[in-house]
Amino acid sequence: MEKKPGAPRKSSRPVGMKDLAEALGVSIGTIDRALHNKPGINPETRKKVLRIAQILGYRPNMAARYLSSRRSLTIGVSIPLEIAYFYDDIRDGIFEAASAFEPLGVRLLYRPFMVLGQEEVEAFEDILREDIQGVVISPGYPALLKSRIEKAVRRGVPVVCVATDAPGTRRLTSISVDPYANGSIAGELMGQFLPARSKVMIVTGMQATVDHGQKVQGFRQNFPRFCSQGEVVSVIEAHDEESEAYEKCRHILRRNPSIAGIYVSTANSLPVIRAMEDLGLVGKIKVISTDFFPAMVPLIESGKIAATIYQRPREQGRIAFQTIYRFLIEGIRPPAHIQLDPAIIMRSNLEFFLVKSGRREDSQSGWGK
Amino acid sequence: MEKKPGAPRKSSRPVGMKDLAEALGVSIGTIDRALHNKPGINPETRKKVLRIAQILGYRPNMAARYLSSRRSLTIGVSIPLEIAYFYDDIRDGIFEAASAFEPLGVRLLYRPFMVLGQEEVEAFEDILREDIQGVVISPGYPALLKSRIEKAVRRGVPVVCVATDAPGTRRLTSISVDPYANGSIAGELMGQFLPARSKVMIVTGMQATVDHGQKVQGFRQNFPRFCSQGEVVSVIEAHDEESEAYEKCRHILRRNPSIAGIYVSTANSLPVIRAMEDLGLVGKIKVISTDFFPAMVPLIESGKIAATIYQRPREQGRIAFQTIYRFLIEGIRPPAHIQLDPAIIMRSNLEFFLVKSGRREDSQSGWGK
DNA sequence: TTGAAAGCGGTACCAT
DNA sequence: ATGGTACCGCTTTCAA
Repeated sequence: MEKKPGAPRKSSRPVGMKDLAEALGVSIGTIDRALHNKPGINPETRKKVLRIAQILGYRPNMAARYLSSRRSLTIGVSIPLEIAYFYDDIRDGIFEAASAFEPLGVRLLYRPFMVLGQEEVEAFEDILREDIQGVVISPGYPALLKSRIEKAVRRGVPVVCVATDAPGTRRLTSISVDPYANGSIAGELMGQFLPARSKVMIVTGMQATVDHGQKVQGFRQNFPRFCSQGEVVSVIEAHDEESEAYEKCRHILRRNPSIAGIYVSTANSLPVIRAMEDLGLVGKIKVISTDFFPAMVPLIESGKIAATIYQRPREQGRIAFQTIYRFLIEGIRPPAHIQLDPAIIMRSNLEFFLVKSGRREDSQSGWGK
Repeated sequence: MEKKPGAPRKSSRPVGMKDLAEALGVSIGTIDRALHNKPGINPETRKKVLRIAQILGYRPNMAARYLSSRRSLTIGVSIPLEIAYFYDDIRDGIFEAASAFEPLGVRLLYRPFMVLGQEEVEAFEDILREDIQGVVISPGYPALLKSRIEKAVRRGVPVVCVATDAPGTRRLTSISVDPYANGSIAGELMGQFLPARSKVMIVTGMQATVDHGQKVQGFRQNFPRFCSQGEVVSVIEAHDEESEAYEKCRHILRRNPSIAGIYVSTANSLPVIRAMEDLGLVGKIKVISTDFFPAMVPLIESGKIAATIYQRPREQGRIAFQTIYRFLIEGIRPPAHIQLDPAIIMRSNLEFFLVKSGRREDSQSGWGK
């Protein structure tokens, strides 16, 4: 299939810098200066260039850029190393999404941190010192990071928050699962599972924590809508401690044998089940929990946990990368928040989440530093 | 490691074809012919080139390859135009996933077809005639396409099936939602929603259809597990006809007032609800349906439909593109089937699926033809 | 402030 | 069977 020489191509070839240059009758060098905020250009000219680029729908050719500049686009990743499975999956999602762009010079700079202590701040500053074009973080203590995030943004380095947010900063966006929706779904399921007039209890971390509070709220709002005259008779704060959850649960369940359902709004479901087992209540109480990790598999299979609300960390990681990449390359500014829908894991769809959580040891090979 | 006086190798630069050429004292053209199995080269020379490439650890620079090879990577897309929402979403998923690679020269060639008649075959042959590197299809009548798919594969054009499959062909993979899982989840939910000894009915299309049969199977297997002594008292085949569904439902529901739940295993849920309304049974029967389209929104909001099992067409499209792309670029061969988990849509997560289904008119701009 | 031109690592094609 | 070279779209440097 040959094209006649000289015949203008009908199908619209992607517009390049050259096209912009021709359209404005200037040189390609000028286009470059305008597009990349380089000094030494008349502001007027720059405006014109940006406008025509917008109009013609210019999109940079990454291959050419990489080839020419030999400078790779590096994105820093600073997420916790603790809470093993959750952040592992986020990392996997980020690395997997990035891997498609590896041949084009996209690099990740992975700087995980231990959640305790100052390490988080250090990791972030460490990353900022490198030659990076963007950062993905999951701030454990947003307050400590606030000024640093602002500094990064001021320097033109976009920051994307994943799983958690850094309110009051100009981070590009945050990717997370709406905690209220999380609680709402749990509430709706519980309401549907239990007969009218059922009594339930909630096990959470600390209601003062925004995330936890929202989940509890969502549950409380929705449970009664689906379980007429249903009632939340107790809310336990376990502060993510196993022993505390166990003791408090045991105590409440003993005093309140009419409880028919428990909503565990954190990943702290194991001690709750243990308390139920010790009191011989398994099978009598529906448990809906949060998050997902291997130890939960037998509990779901056996029905001890009826359902769990999953935050899909892998997906969050994928979207985090995609968002920052698209912003850097195509200038597409995402909405201020990206909320994704939590998944509901039950016995009959458990298998899907098992394979997805498979560890891949080699996921970092050739990456980072 | 010095080779020639006056031509010191810069340290640690990745070896390119030029390096190979210099090392062997041949031209870069020869290197090209050797590396890419092109004709017109002495087998001896080829061997030498391949050996030195191995030794020096030559790795092609993808960016340069994209840039240089005029022909961009084009992927054909041939999916139905009917069943509006479902395939629209698949298309959107494909286009959105592809858009990130547009700057890298990835093109889509979109050739939708009307489901009736020969158009499907024509669309496929049409695509094969073009210069494409891969195809994504959603075969309505796999049998008709079988020989063509084989032909494509023989010619080195990978074929990915999305939503449906083409059994007995060497298509690269198929992306779909396991219908059995689909039914199982519905069964589990229904079992949890209803008290013991409940009676339910199933409305399906044709049990002979593999997809429909599997869903019914999944439901029947799982419902009793979660609803002790629960029973499926009736299975209606409505052949995707509204009127047939309405009449049959009405008839059964009248004769069988004890029915507490209905599982609609196809998108044909509207007439079922209508029958219930006409008989004053709304609120007395739990309905779990399949798929999702705008008309269902008020039904879910009002609780007339308790939950619907959603096949996430957008996600299917995304994965279809990603799979074929990764195969073409990175040579990663996917598993023979990619099953994704169906989503459960209920009232409290309804909002997430509303925004995701938003039509974006411009999704094709600058793409395909 | 702007223009012109030399690469970056391949591919494709013409000449030898 | 081989060598030579004009691009691809962009960055960078040097000249005007």
